[in-house]
Amino acid sequence: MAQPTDHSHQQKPEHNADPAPAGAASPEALAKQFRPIDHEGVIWDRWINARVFHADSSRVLAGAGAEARKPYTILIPPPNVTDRLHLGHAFNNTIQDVLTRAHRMMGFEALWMPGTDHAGIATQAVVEKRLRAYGELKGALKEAFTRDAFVEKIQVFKDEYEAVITGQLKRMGCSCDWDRQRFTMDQQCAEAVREAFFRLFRDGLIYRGKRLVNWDPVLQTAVADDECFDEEIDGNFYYLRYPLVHPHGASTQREREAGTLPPSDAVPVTWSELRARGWDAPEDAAHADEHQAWVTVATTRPETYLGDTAVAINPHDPRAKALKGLCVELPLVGRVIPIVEDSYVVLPESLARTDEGKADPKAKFATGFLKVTPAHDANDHELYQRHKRVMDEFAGGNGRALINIFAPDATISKLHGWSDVGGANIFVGLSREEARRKVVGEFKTRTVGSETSAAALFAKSVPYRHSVPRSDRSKAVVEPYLSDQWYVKVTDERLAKAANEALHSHELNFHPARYAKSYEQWHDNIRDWCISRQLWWGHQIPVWRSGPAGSGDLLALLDKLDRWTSEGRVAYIYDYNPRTVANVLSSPSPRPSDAASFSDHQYAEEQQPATFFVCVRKPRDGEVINALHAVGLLQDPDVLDTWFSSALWPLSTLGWPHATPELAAFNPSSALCTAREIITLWVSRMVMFNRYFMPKGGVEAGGAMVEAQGLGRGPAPFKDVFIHAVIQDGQGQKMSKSLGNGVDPLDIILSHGADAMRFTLCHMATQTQDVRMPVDLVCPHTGEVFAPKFVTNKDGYVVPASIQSSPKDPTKKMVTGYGVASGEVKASAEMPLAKNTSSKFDLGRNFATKLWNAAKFALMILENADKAAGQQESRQKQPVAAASVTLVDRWMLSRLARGVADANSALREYQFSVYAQCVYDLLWRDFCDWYLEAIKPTVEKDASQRAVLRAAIDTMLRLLHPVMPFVTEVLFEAVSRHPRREITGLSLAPPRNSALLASAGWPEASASLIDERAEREFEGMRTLVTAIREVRAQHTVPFKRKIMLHVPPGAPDLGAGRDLAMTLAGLDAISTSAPSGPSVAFSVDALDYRLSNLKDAAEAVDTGAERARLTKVVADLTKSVETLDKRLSNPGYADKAPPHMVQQSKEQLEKARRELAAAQTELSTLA
RNA sequence: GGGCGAAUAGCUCAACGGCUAGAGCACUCGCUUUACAUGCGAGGGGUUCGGGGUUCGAAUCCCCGUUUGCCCACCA
Repeated sequence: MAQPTDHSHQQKPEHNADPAPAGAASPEALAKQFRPIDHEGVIWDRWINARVFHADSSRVLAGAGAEARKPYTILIPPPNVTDRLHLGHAFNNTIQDVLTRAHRMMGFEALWMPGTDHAGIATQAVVEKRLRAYGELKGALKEAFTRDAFVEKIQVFKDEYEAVITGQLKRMGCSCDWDRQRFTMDQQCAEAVREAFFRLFRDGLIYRGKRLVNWDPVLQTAVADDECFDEEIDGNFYYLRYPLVHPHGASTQREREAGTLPPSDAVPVTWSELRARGWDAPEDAAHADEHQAWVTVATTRPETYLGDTAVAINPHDPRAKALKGLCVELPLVGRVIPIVEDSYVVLPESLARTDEGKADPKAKFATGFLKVTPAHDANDHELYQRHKRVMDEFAGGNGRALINIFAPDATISKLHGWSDVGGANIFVGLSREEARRKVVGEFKTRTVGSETSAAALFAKSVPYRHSVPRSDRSKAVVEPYLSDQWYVKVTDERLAKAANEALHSHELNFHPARYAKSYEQWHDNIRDWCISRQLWWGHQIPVWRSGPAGSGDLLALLDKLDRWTSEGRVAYIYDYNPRTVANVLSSPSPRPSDAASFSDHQYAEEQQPATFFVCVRKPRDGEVINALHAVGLLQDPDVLDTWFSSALWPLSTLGWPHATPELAAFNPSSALCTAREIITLWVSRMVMFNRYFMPKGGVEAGGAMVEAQGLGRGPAPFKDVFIHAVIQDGQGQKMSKSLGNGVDPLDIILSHGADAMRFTLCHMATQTQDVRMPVDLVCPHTGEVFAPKFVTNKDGYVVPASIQSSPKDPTKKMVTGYGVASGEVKASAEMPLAKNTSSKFDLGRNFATKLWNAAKFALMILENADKAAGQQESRQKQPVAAASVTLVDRWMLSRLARGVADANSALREYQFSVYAQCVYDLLWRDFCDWYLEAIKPTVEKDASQRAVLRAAIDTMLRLLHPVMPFVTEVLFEAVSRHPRREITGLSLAPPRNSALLASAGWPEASASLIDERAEREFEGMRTLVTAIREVRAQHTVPFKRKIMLHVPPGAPDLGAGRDLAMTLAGLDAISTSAPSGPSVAFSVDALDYRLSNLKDAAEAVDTGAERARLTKVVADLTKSVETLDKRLSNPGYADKAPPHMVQQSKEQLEKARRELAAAQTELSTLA
């Protein structure tokens, strides 16, 4: 039931940021301070207006033309429309945007496909809860609303949240191709879902089967596992005795079927008989020979005995042999059920064969006999699958051993599949709890065997604490409930095996690689995928099936169905017996081609209404649908599991089943970025479907229907799967609504800016599984950020206390997100809600500010020079060669070249924190701390240096753009106004679109720019400068005071580093003569340098400070001499370590010894 | 129960068998220094969870244990 949604998003300014103050982003001057909010909206609109995020399939399909590009595609993991995006989404989407923007700049035709997911059960639950909260819904949903009316309510909600989510992504700067935004239930996706279902159904890969679901008896619907929570309760283990009888034999089967078999018909097994069969249980030794024997089962749910259809015993149980061929008779019901052997049954502690077996907690209370209630317990149901033949035979036919004893409201009922009620009528109509008490009561008063026997059916009960699953929504205890469901046969090798093959052939790669293991193991142990849900919000299953009142000329219908089948309009299956249909469908399904003969054969024999399942390919095939309705066939009311449409995401978003240009150009995609929890739910299924529905080698654009061979040999939907870390709070707990520890990305964007948030998140994206982000509070009274006071709540979580005090004024109070979420407090005017934030984002904010200021300074330099030079400089077109520039420029170019290489390899390997760290160090440590400081005295006069400066800032803006798109775009515009001179070896391609950095070329730096000699010389200068600064700090020499450096004879020539050292260390002279006045010595590379003029003549040099400094130097050097000496004196080291290591260590030791001696000499001269 | 991680400075994290174990925040000292105090310079702070092993050499590899997180399965 697809709800057509209009997604023709207009390319119009749509950023919702406050309008920028006049002049804030004016082209003339950059504001003194970087205020993100002044620019984000403006820049966003510029991108959108230029359609710079739009990916054009024609450029991919163009082949080798000038405009031809390789595709780079990322499909967004569509966020659920249940709620606003949280920080985890911000993290996930930042990573995708970094990849998309980087590849767009690298010249790929980059498509980031956006969209949202309808999230079936989650959304329906949220809306239902909302309606209840607003009083619009009371009692059962299905009574209060029609399907259409409720879906309409959800639709309104979905529109609201889809808009919120889309807005959040845009505020973050996500460069999705917003023209192509999809929703998993829009018309295009619905068509893909319909076609995919049809093909799987036609190919025998969808079938109908029985399965236990979590049934919520209050809301009367199935609920998903993740919609349940466990609650520990104090319950009891009840030990019940089941009398042993002989089987009735075949003659009783008909009577049983008719429900007329009297309990007295069973033939008891006596203790003497049992002993004769080899029963040797000490505890039963005292029972009188003539009395009826029994076995004892242990259960927490005695009332379910009404649905028992077997008792199981472990084949290794020594008692099993004596019981072969015997049965038990259920008290009151009179049902005779088989004893089956299954190793699932835990042996009691006394019989356990191994220590492991004895240690099994179940062994403590096990009796060795397990009552099997296949319709009301998942394990029992599995056990039933293994013993289906014998259990069904005893129960009277195929599927009969599945006895459902509950009505949908979980009262005991004989109307939902239970017919052999016998003497158990007294329980009918009772609730589960009432029935439990009454069953126990009856078992206490009744006895095994004859009236004279003393053995009560009830043996004992012992207290037992265990957990029961409850429904999140109604809090009712969930009942395992048997129902008919649709399955995808993913166990078929065309699906699961094909998914693993994609991994083995390296067509699909996980990053980090360890996640491939979870993926592989999942497929190795996969079970068929239940795709039906008893909901209203979702794609309704396109199968029409016989209702209870099926009628009409079925043979005529069959003729029509066969014709429509051959026309590809329907696929159908049917069976004459509703009870067995599940088996017919799950065993090799009759293909459409066999259907006719099958019908001739089966239909003629039994005059019962046939059960049809007709899958209709096109939703508007009126002829077919009307014909089906005419004979009483109705569309299945269930909807598909949300993941069915998600699994088609790489196909549906690109236009499958039509061979669109988009599908041809962008499938398979390049990378999928997601968290590990949905490797199985989503990644696996996308791979299976893409391989199944896409032809080998992809499609040719042309608009025809895509036909695959149906063998699962198509391409995987993506080449790389990047599994990123999960963000937790400061306590290592998951961020969740109920803990109130979530952080809204929009709050961070407001307080720190989108760039700062993105940078910080990227910086956190390490290769580990989890990253912690301590959550702070913003005081609503003062705006201060502070760490809250924590408490441990009843569930053991460490949470902020519900009420917090303002840090500076403790009389002012506020409530926390946790307080509100837990219902402990409500926000009020006196106690407003404190927003969550994290001081971790300061990192990104500071970095953005640094970039802003550095660029502003560089621009000021360039502007001044432009003004002074007039037109002349702009005409200088000849490239600048690295060889012709100064040391610091060569060093900077070398650093840039390395920075580009490092960023490239980090991005290639999905190491986002390495990338962030790399650009951070390049800008802050290299460019700001050293380059800018070094060129201050010279840049005004040196045109080549200005060319390097401009190229450096340009390069860094490009490298930073993927992670900080807004601020770099603003600065790029300003930088672009200055004429650029080519630097040989550094390629900075101009923007392809509207002068926007987002479309500019990724920097390409030739390896020739890497200048090891310049790096070495610069490093030598830097070491000297750092040593001088240390002395200055120790002696508290004012920054502005110029001091004199005395270099010893034999010191290396500073060369080009001489002027740099003077600038950076605050020297006014470098002398080769010894100081005449007071001076301080320090050593670099074991050479004694001295500094003079540290103080005015009147002040004495502080020998205390000097002594302290030297003492530490001596200590450090002593330690390193010891370490190196120890290493070298180890005979194995010289023999086995690589020679260059040994040589290096020797040199280090030599140097350390010389320096130590020098420092010691200095220290002694002080005394 | 099965699988996958983590444990390194007060906090959040790097270091992928070999530099004296490094960053950011916090802390200490100094600095309004004409890009930036959201800053600049300098500094203190480490038994790399514990115990074994492999190796010339271990934070790194292996084994055992402790603590902790996640995913899957299960809970008569």
